[in-house]
Amino acid sequence: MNDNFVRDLILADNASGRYGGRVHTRFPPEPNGYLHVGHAKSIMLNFGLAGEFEGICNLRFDDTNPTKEEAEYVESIVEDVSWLAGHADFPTFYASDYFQQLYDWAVDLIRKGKAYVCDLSGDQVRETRGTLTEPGKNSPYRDRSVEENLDLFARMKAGEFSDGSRTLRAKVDMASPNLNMRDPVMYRILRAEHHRTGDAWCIYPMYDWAHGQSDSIEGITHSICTLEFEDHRPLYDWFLDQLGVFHPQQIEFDRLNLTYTVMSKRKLLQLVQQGVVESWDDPRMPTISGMRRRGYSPQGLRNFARNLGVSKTNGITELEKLEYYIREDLNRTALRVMVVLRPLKLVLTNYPEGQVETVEAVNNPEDASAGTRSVPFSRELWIEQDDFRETPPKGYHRLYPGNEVRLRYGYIIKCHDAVKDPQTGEITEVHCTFDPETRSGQQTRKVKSTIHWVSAETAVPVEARLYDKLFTVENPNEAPEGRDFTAYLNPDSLETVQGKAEPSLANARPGDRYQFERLGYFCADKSTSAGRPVFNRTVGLRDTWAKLQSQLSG
RNA sequence: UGGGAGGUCGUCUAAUGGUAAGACUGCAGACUCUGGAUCUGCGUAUCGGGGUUCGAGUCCCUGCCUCCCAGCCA
Repeated sequence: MNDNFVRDLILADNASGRYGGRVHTRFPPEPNGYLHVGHAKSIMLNFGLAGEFEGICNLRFDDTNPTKEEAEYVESIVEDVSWLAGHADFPTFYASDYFQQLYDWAVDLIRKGKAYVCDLSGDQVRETRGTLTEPGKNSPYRDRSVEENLDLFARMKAGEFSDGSRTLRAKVDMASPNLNMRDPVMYRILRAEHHRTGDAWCIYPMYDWAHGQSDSIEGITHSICTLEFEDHRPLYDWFLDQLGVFHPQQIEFDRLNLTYTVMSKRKLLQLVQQGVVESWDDPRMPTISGMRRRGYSPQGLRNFARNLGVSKTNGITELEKLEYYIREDLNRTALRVMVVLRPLKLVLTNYPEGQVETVEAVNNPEDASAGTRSVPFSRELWIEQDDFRETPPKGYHRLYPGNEVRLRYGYIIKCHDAVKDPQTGEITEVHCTFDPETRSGQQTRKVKSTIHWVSAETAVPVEARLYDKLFTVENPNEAPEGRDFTAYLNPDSLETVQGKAEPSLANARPGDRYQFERLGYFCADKSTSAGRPVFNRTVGLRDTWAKLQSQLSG
């Protein structure tokens, strides 16, 4: 991570000897959904800082609400963190590991007269909490004796009371201008199967009661979290001080927001449940698993996160920045191949029928060690429909009657005519002649354009899924009146095409990343099977021609 | 409205009283057997008003705007 105020604070603590120079962070997700790219920022910050100061970063699951949490999510989170970090070598903990300690501490607070069992219902608690401008009212149960509280709390734990009938509350200040301090609930009665503790407990700690103490137990020095917890910090400090235990420093930073997507687990879950997307790892999702499936590389994601910057300003980062870092990494690493996505038949009328030669193609111009490969060339080829125009627009350098282009790694060809379907007028075939003196590698004349192609006879059929933005507006969270963010869903976020690929693609395995020359970066989907590859478009190449065209058309 | 936190190019972030900098985006050009990559150049910003100071994005006062909080969610 680049310079940021969090590092400055750690530096200051190290200089003052506050934690003895120790730096111990943690990444604390709730296992109630899949991780998204916003979490990637937090992961990079926490793991990055720990690494930089030769400290440790824990993965800790804040699993205090069994009604929303599942083992599936735990597994996905471990996988995503490992993938992003590039290793699985980090200590993993669960807040549920601390349930007994938390319970004991709650008893301690009761003994100190700092917590009480409250018989108010949820509605009553809300009614007596006051408002932003008016103080709350003390619960009528606030002054129960320590003995009664101890007895009641033990019986809560023992399962004597029904769900929701009682809570344990901290005795802080019902008149505090900070609503979090108005006797917050510490425990609720909840009979739900916990993904790790099963039915061992029927009372569960609230996040506010669990989080600070979990950090304390783990010896976390710098507890880095997002802005919305800023006004919970006084409460966390209060708990720690009442308990007299190790006191981490909480530091709040701005969460990542990205244009053209949503970043709350609630909304992402909604998209999954409504079937708007296929799953949590749908390549259109801003989830880490979705991005992985789409073909984003961990290095690209890391570079992005590193360059984000960390502050306390609530902003929205442009998607283009993410795409820049993904392209940057893929440009360095992805093997080039030739694939035609919208095939148009091209016939070289002067090329001998039945003849096949092979041409050498560079695997990665950015990396000589990637070597070369042989690609078959013949009389009948597939080219991109976009690469031929019967009547070329201004500035169009590709194929049109009378024009010459180079076939990548092949010959210079000249277009003579196009064959049309007499019924529809649709162009079905383009006829060209090739110049045998211009084979790739020769010193020959220059042409303005080079196009890619696939030899028809040996072409491998491929499916390509072309993804576009999931939403049509930069910030779908700002929904029109009466509608929610789904009002802005992009109906064209997925287009599937059937293309033709050079033979080497027949061996693509799920997760393999390529650059389809002149088109974009693609990643073999998990549904890829032998001889039948399916590709997800990771991100397109920058397309100055398309930009030019959209400018002309307004 | 009470409390908390923020406002620097279009976007995200630097500048820690001393020439407002970088990245992304945009625009223009060079180069190119990918209209990719690469290279070069250009543009745009300190929320407003006062004050302190030789000097203010930074300190003080004041106004404005934005975000967060009234779950037995996290």
